[in-house]
Parts: sequence; structure tokens; C-alpha cells
Amino acid sequence: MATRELPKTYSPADFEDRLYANWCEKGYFTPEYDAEKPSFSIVIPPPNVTGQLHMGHALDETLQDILVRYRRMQGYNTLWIPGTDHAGIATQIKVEENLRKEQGLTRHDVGREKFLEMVWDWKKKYGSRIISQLKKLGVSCDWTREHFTMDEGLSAAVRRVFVSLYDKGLIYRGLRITNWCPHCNTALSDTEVEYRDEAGNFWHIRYPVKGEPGKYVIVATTRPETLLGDTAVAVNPDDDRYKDLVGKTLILPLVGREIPVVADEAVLSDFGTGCVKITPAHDPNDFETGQRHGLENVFVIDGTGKICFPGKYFGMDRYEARKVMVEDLEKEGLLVKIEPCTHAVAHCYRCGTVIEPLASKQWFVAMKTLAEPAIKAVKDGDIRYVPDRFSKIYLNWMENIRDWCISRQLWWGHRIPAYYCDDCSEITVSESDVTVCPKCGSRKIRQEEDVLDTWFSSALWPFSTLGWPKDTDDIRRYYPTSTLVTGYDIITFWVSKMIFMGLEFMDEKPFTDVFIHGLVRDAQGRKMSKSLGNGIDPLDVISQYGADALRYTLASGNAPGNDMRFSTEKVEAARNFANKLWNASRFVLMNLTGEEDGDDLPPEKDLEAEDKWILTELNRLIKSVTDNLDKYEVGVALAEIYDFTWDILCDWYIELIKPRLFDRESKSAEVARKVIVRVLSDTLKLLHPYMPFITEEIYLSLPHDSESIMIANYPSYDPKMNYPADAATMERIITVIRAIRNRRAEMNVPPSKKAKLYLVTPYADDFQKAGAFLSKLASASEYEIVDNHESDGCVRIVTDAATVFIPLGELVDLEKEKTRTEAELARVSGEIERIGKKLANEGFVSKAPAAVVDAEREKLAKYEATRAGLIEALAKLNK
RNA sequence: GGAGGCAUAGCUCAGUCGGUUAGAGCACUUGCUUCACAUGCAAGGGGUCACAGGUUCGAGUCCUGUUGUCUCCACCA
Repeated sequence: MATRELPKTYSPADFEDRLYANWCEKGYFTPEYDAEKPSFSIVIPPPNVTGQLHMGHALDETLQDILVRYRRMQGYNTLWIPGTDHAGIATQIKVEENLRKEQGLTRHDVGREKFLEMVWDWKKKYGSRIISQLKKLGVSCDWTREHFTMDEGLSAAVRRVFVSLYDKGLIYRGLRITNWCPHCNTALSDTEVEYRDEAGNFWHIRYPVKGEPGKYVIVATTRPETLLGDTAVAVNPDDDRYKDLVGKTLILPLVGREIPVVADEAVLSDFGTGCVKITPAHDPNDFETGQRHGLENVFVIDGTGKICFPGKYFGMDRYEARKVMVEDLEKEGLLVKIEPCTHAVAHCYRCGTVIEPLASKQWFVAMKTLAEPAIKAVKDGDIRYVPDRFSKIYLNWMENIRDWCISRQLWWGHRIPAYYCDDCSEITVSESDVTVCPKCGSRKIRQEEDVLDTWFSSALWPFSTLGWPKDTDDIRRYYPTSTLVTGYDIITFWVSKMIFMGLEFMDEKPFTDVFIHGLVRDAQGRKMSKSLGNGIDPLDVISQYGADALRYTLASGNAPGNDMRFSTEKVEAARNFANKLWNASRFVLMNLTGEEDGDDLPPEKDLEAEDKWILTELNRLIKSVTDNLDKYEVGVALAEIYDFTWDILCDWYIELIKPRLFDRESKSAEVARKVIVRVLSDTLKLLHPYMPFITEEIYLSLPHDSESIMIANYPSYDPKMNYPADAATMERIITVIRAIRNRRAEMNVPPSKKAKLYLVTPYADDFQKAGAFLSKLASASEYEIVDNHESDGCVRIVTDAATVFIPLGELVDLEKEKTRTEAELARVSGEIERIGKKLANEGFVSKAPAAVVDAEREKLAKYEATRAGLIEALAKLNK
């Protein structure tokens, strides 16, 4: 087959885009379904439609692409569904900010319909950006099946699910305290809130007791502005200090409202003053206390964070009001003291604004019944977390789950399909639009203004992208999906929701394995963030070092689930590896004649020992890489490919066969060419899932059978391709070469100074043909196997397989030789003693696996052979 | 308050079922214009595997405790 020359320097920018375009054009990413074959499917965690690719995406997509390319080469029906998420809050905020900046308008100024048009325009403008960025990474997603969470089909799925859950009584509307973001102007779910410890104060405030002048109750609060909404003060029923107060009436400071003192178990006597002001409308605990005691909800802070309680403070920002009210309390002598404290403050995960707990009417998913099968699936091992420890995080969350607030006071998203009748107040929930009230026939119907939490639609992603609620081939072929790949930070947001939605609507888990990875941090271990400005743009890395180097960096040097630090040093190391592979391939190509075939091997009888050795090593590598990839040990598998490529293939095998190759016309050269083409070809295939571009570029240059490496067959372990005897021979030769190099370096003998070698060895057959190796790799001018040799004027190098004599005349320092030999003898004797003890231990010999015991015996034999050589050497030196 | 991770070479990290003399990359030292590659080749130095116990024939690996560190969940005004 024809071969093609590779350019002299590895320059990924010259071919990555071209190869990717070709793969797309050929349709390799779209599976051709074959019912005989197993399926492997993945849905991408959809990035925000208007987002930009960051390192977290790059890691996530790289891991998925490794799995997908691996399975595709193994012949699975492999489907990777890509797509994007509408990201309600994030996207709406961006468009609103843009609107404010460019036109000085708010969304309310332009109105819902117009605003939504603007968001869709924004989506059209930026929605393709993240997709094209993904493509730069080389991901092999099936772009013909790309989805968006607000596509028609996915929206239909959302409506179907909402209506179904509502009909089952699992979705309800109710007045609850919700996390309200005054900046985003919407409710948030519990998972969308981040707590941070902040310095604050406890304000101790006196509440006068009605009708008992001079008598007060002192409450401590971190949020004095909520005082306006207090409708009671609570104490613990068992608190003797306040027993006689219960049932009495207090006068609310600054307001003058009369509020009762109630007894409630939830109050801790030993915290604060033991008296708690109850603000049911603005605190989750107070809300519940309020319900228990039938207290009124007095709303004093509105959705923008301003005081909405009539009077002096009306219209003030909550923090301004706090300041003024504290001053006023002080003036009235009602402020007892200000005690500094740190407390956890809730912030919006999108904009960072301090959350205002607010009682409001929201839609909820009742979680208890949905959570049960979702817990069982993981407990039973039906769904498996990799690494397993993340199942604990999941279960802990699932088992303590609270109802999920799914309504958002946004415009961008799936509008809740609930309709209110203005005449009879009936609420109708329906998949199709409602224009007439089914109860009273009125046409005064309004659809719910709120939209659904973004995670509501992404929870359906594993089946909505396969066509559900329609009955499709894709669902039958690819559901449940095989593996979900995502970061641990998103387990509660997304993974858990997909699990219960999948079980509820498909009667089947959405995926079998959840492969969890960690965060990509900067070189100092800090989280990459926009505000810190320490983020590294994956696209910059790609343009400088190539996508393959980036992918290598992200896939290596890190165990599953652990965070990793990203540094350009690592990318450079990866690029150097690519460069090494590139140049090794160039060397191979320079030697080919056009007769070779990357998938074939010469007849076994023609193979030399080194050929059999590398084939044995290759075979071992194939098995190990396959085993590790099956276990999601992508980093371990990659390290093994790296070691094989650099050490075994480049540093040893290529060097070993150079003498053969340079005699181009020989039969031996022909065999070497055939072997190395096969070994290189298989190595490229093993590496392809990690580094798709360079492997394809080289593969296409080599003689190859498949029109692309990405659809070539993945190498598989071949039990016949094991030659332990030849492998042992080569190990002996390599050990001797290393020992000679070592000694020469120690003695500062330059490689240019060649010297004759005399070998005394019981493995004469092994070393008979090693002359070429020794002259090339151990600076031998001549070489002779002898029965014994006079050591005068020689250095003597002892290994377990041979003793080598090098006549280096005046360079030999007898004293140094003696010292060195004695040291080595001591070391070897120590090892012999250690192993001897081990083997003399009855417990070890009887209980350890036979293979382990045998290995120890073998080691002992080698050490003993070495010791014999050293003792002889010492005897000569002492003569 | 509850749960979990991490602690191994100067740095960043691997170390799979408990079984080689504990490894890699980077950094460091020495030598090398060896005809694929200086983004390279060869050789080398560098470890109390946080600490203390325990289990075992055998522990970096399993168990208990301690210390340090990071994270998640919950949250009491």
C-alpha cells in the first residue's frame, strides 16, 4: 500500500481542522445501527447555549470522547448525542444586561413577547459558538442529532412530564418560603443557593410587654429589618425564664403592632437570648413556626429587596432600612447591644446577590415518592457511580430530599402549562394550550407567567433527546444510555434529577454508569473563575499546542473523581509526547518500501527475538489498556500507552532494529519493517481515543486498511502473541546494555570511545546475536563470548545474566573497582538475605499465591547469580 | 452539626485484588552535534509513603485513633 511522507515538524494546526471536517463529511459520528451489535450511548451534559468553552467542559468532553471513540472502534453501535441547555437565569441575565447597556431598557420596558424574541436572537447569534468550540476539541458527537432544551420536541416532553406529574398529584402549587434572588428577581431551588460565612452582627432588641411598663423581652436578630414583619415572639415551652410570658402580648418596636408570645419546641433556650422574633413571610423556620401557631404573614420586603411595608421605611433598600432602623431603635432606647458574629449567608449561585427568603406562591415537585426508586436503583447497584464514593453523596442528598421548587419568575424558559380562570379561579394544567375554562366555560383564561427551572428540562435529557414522548427507534436502541460523564459538583443539580425522572417516565434508569470527574484548577490549585481571572482558555491551548496535547493533559496524571491542576508545563509534556510519536512515525515511514501492511505480521519463523519481545509487550499493553478503559481508568491506560510508546517502542525497539533496517535489502530488514508497522499501527489505535488527530494523520500516512483510524478495529488481546522465552532473552540483553552504559557513564568514558567486550555468560545462545545491539547501544567495537577472561586492565561488569569485561587499560582504577564491587556485593547480599528470610517463612510460602512465591524464588536465583559474579570479581581484585 | 476526599521525591501527581528494590512528568546533576526527534539521547541524585496503634506470612494499600488540609450537605434567630 502507498505511504505518504509526513512533514518534518509536528504542527497540529496544519491538520486538525482538516481531519475533523473529513470525519464529519464521511458521517463517521452517526451510527449505522446493527441489531447484532451491542450499543453504547452517551448524552452530553448540555453546556449553556450562550456559554463559552472552559476547561471544565474540555475535561468533560474529552473523557466522553475517549469512551465513545473506544467503543466505536470496538464495533459498538455508538451514539453520542450533543446539545445545549437554554440556561434560564444565566441567559436571561445576559440579554437583560445587554439590553440595559445598549438601550437603557429593562425587560419590562420591552414586554415579554419582544424580550423573548431578543433572547432567541441572542441564542441564534451565540448558540453556535459553543458548538464550534466543542468541535475544535475533536469530539465525535453525532451532530445530526443535536438538541436544544427548548426545541419543539423537548418542549413537548417537558409539557408531558409536567402534566403527568400534576395529574399524579406530584406537582403542586403552594405558598412556601423560597430562596428569592432580588437581583435575578426569581425564586431559586435549594441547590441554586450557596452559603458563605460572613461577618455580621446580632442586634439585641427590646420588645416592650403590653400593659407592663418597664418590662421587656429581648430578642437577638441578624436581620433587624425583618422586624417590621414580626407577628410573634417565640420561646421554648420548657424555658423557665419565660414561662410566665407565654400568652402575653408585646408591642412591636417602631411599628406599635401587638404581637403574641408563643411557645414553640423549635426555639433553643441556650441560643441567643432564648427569645426568637417570628417573621413568617421572610424566614423559612419562622414560616413553619407561623403555620403551627396560625400566625399572619406580613410581607415587608419585596422581590427587589426593597421595604414594602407602609411607613417611614417604605421604598428603602433592605440594607439601608436596616441601618436606619437600628439608629431609630437606639434613639428609642430599645437597642440593648450589638454583638459581632459570623454566620452563613445565602447567595444566588448565578449573580452572588444575598438571597432574601420570601413567602410566595410557587410550583413544587413532591419528592418523596419519586426519590424512593431513585435511591433503590443506586443501592441495588442498578446504577453505578464511578468512583463509588460519590454514591454516598448522592444517597445522602436523595434520602434527605425536600420538595423541589420548579417555578421561576423569568421569561426565558418553558412556560408552565397551567392556566388560571379569572372567573371561577379554576387551575387547568394541560399539554395543549387552553383558551376556554373547562369548568365554567369562561374565556378569561391566563397562562401561568412563570417558567420552569432549567434543570426540569435537563432532567429529561437522556430520553427527550432520543425522541420521547414519541415512540422512536432511538429509544429502543439507545435507552438506557451507557455512561453519564460529569463533574461531582453537578450530582445534586442534575444527575439525581435525571435518575428519578428516567425511572418515573421510562420505567428504566437513564444510564448504567455515572463516571464522575473532578474540577480543573489552576496551577496553584485555585478554582478557575472569571472573577479571579485565572481561567485558561482551552481554545488558546489548542491553538498553541493542538487539541491532542490538551486532551492528553486533561486525561492524564489524575485519578477518577479527583480535582486536577492545569499547567502549561503539563501541556508541553503532552505536546512533547506527540512530537515523539510524530518523529518515530517519520522514522518508520522513511524506512518503508511500500510492501508493508499495518495489519499483517510476517510468518512467525521469520521473527527475531526482539520482534517477539515487542509483540509480547504490545499484547500485554493491549490487554492492560482494554482492562483499564473498561474500568474507567483512563489515566492509567494512557500512562501505559505513553510508557510503551516512549520507552519500549522508541528507546529500545527502534534502536534495536536500526542495524537491520539499514541493510534495506535483507530479509531481516523486511521482517523488521513489517513488525514495526504493525506495532506502530496498533499503538496508534490504542492512542486514538485520547489523541484522535495525530493518530489519524499518521495512520493515513502508513499503509492502512481502514479509510480512517476512527473506524478501524480496536486491537484485541491475542493469546498466541506471547513469546516469554524471547522476552526473557531481550530482558537479559537489555540488562547488560544498561549495565555497560551505566559503568561507562560512571567512568566518564565518552560514547565515541569504543571498546571491545568480552562476555562470560551461561546464556551464550541469547547473546550470540546480540553483537549488533552491543556495538550500537553499548559502544562495543568488537565482541566475543568467552569461557572466562583475565580481568587485568579490564572493568568487570556483573549482571545476573552475564559478566562483561571491557579492556579500558589506564582508565581502570583498581581501588575504585574494589570499593564499588564491595558496595554492590553488600547490596545484593542484603537482598538475598531479605528474600531468603521471606522464603524461609512458613507462613509466606504456604499462604502467599504460588505466583508470588515463584517470583521471589526467581529473584533470589538472579541475585545469587549476580553475587557469584561479584565474589569472583572481588577475589581477582584482592589477588 | 453531619458526611466525604486528600496527605507518597523540591513541585504536580500515579500506585488497580494487600505481594518486585515505591513509580512518572517537571525541576536538578553529569555526559552527548549517535544518520526520527535537543519538543531529543544516555546516566544519575533525590522517599521515615503525615503521625500512633492494630489486622496479616506480608501494609503506601485494610481497620482504629490523632494532626493538618480541602470539599459537600444541613443550619439556630
